[in-house]
Amino acid sequence: MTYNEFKKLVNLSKEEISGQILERNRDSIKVKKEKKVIDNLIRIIDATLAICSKKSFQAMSIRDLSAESGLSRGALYSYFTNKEELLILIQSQGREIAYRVLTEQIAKGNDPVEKLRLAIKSHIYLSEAMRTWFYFTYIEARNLPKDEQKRAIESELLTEKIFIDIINEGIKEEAFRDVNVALAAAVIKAMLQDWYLKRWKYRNRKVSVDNYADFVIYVAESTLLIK
Amino acid sequence: MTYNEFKKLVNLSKEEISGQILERNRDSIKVKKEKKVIDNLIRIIDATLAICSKKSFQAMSIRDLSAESGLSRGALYSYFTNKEELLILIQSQGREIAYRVLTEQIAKGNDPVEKLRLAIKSHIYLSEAMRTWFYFTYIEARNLPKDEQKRAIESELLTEKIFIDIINEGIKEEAFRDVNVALAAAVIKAMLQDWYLKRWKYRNRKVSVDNYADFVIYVAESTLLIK
DNA sequence: GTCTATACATAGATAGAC
DNA sequence: GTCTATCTATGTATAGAC
Repeated sequence: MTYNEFKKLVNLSKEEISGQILERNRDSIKVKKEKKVIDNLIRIIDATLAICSKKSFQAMSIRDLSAESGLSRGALYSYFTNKEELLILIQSQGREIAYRVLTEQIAKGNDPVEKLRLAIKSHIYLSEAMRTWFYFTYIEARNLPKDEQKRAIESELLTEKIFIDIINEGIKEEAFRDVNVALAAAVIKAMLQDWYLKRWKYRNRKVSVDNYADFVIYVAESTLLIK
Repeated sequence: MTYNEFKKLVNLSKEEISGQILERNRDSIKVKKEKKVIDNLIRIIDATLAICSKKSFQAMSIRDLSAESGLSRGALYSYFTNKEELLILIQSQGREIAYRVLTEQIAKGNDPVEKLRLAIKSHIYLSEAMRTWFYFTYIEARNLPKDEQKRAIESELLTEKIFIDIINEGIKEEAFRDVNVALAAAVIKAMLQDWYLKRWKYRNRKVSVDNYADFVIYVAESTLLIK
């Protein structure tokens, strides 16, 4: 699988994502016309992610968001009750999509070696397709209220659990060496996250997403596969 | 080398660091008595790092800092001209110490294999000894003004260059495989950074700093060493 | 549904007393 | 050198017109 194949496979239209957000937040969204809500949610989220790729969510004022999204300050408050809720809305939706797509993709693997490759590739490809979401989710997690922070941590551990399970399976089937499983999963995750945290670096060096994914697979297999 | 040996070897007293900051910022520090400055700088920086391990620098108000440090709001402004300058002061000093200690330690290695181990260990041990500094420097880098951001990026690339040089040397001496050097250095760096970015995770799992360093060395050597 | 105007809160920075 | 009091700017959120 290459990045281009992945993109065709996984349909991540903005309308669909926006529709899911509407489903989950009917209470706090005051506007009634579905078409309008979906349209404006897209504009609001796009604007937020664009601004927050340059400065922090805290530093983004409602005035900034109004200017970038084209909606007035007053109108914005028809789509969320306060600024913190907007943060939570984007974060929780991002986490949900990520987990769903990842598990769907990995289910296609037949053995641990294949599953490991699929897991690495899907994660990197997904973070490429939704790089502003991933960056935002990672970098702004600490500014969430306590209970939402808990959910973010659970989500991080859940993704890691996917790798832990694959590696355990590989050891059981004697395809992988008997390494410290939790540590192996943790450092693989660290390498995956670097792709969207340091995009500027890889872009400057002209490293493609396929290059990067292949290299992470090379490192993981060098560490895990029995020689 | 273990973490305990490293700590004895590298003396990182707060007074010394604070003294260096005074040297570099004589202009903006209005207080004249050296002893007072050094004492209060320590309190200010400790307070900042403590607050910013829980919330962002932006979210920390001067009032917060006043309460935590024990100095009044007015007094604080005798040690920096504005809030942004405080951010720059802490960041630049953190980067300087890190680079100095790292290069000093690595110079002790005699061959690429030994140097690679030394580089990995010193980096992880240093980030353990100064974990609040490292975390702060990483997480708040994006909130720096443009020109200071440039310096932060240069510093990141400089640390990575250390690894690139070691790996190149290893390949030349036919101790290492002929891998993509920049990518290898980048993913090693990613693993090193995970130690201070996800401390909560490793603490919960009771992974010691020595465990972690050994595992990263294991991954790096599995990827690089000729079998 | 969306806008403009505005109330209200909070934060950074300074002046002047001690 | 440090404090308290205060000025001013900026930002969130709402009310009421359109």
